[in-house]
Amino acid sequence: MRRDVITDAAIQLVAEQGMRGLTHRAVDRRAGLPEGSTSAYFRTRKALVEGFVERLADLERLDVVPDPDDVAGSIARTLDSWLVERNRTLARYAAMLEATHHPELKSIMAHSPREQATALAKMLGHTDPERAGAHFTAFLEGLLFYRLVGAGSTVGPEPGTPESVRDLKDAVEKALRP
Amino acid sequence: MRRDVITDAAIQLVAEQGMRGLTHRAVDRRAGLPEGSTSAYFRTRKALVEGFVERLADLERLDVVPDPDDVAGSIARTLDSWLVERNRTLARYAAMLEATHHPELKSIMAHSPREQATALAKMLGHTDPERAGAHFTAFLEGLLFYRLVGAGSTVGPEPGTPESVRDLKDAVEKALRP
DNA sequence: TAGATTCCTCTACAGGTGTAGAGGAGGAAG
DNA sequence: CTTCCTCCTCTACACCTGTAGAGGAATCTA
Repeated sequence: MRRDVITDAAIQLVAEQGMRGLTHRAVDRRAGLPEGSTSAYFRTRKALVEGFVERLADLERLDVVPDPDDVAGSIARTLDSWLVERNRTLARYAAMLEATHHPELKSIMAHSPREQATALAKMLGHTDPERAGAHFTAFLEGLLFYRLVGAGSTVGPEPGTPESVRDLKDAVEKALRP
Repeated sequence: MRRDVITDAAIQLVAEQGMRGLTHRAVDRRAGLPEGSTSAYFRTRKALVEGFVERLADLERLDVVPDPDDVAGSIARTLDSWLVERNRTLARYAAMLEATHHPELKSIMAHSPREQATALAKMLGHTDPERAGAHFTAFLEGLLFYRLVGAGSTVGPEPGTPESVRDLKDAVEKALRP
């Protein structure tokens, strides 16, 4: 699908160069398409940004169904997969920051797995599920952000390895604990 | 100081419009300076970005000295002040993301209070201070990020209020616990 | 096969952006 | 007062970006 080729290229671009690198022509080049293609599918830049964010949300939706018998483990595996898909996750941070000044983007990103995590935390019987859920999500979000963006990048075990999953699982368990 | 006027305007701009809004002329306008001023002080865009990040680091350095008698409380107050200075913190996230593809920026941002937090955690006698410090920092970073950027913005109590500080303090205490 | 329709490519253009340098105002040094 | 120097403002220009539309190729319909 042409649209997906375009939006996938957009994701790579944003991960590598930031939102500033997201221009119609740059996407054409990155995707190996003739000049003007991106502009034809997404006439305005606003449309391009929205397409990019929609694609991100779609890709993330496919990611995971949590396993009720191994909550911490399945969450850890999801987190690890997000570390592995470094560019996608970086692009997501850029998108979230962008949503700060373009609220339309927020609705596109709602109902992602991250929202599910909050819901999950609520079900685990904390005394104050609202806050516990927020703290839990914050912790996971922070863990990812810290590893990918903070502290001179890539702290901790190599993503995609069993050690990485184990390390993340420990952290998730700690966070789930009341 | 002219340079500070310029870089302060840059920070506002980035917070409000993202890195894409950071152009020489936009800074001139935002700072109410005659066109060309920013370009005179920061000839290239790279220089402008570096100036902006340096200013951020400087401002943050002034922020806090942790109180040894009330570790959680003083950290909570710092976090709260970062929530209050919303634009500065948003600009910081943009800068961190930018540092992902421009490593020179990382060295400018090193030795910020956030690094101190890691060091602090190490001193609190966890069995694995390295990881505990990382988790601690991740949690705080995530808490901030979640409140400011994630989840449709501003969850939790109004920043700057005693309730906000109390809420943060609870979270910090939980995170400090082994 | 002929015509209609969709999809794609190319080209155009007005504005914005990065960067450079000429020149002036005003203070410092002699 | 004259000369020099620093700091600032203005103008210039090549290039990039967003956006539009004309036309052609490919596909579908009858």
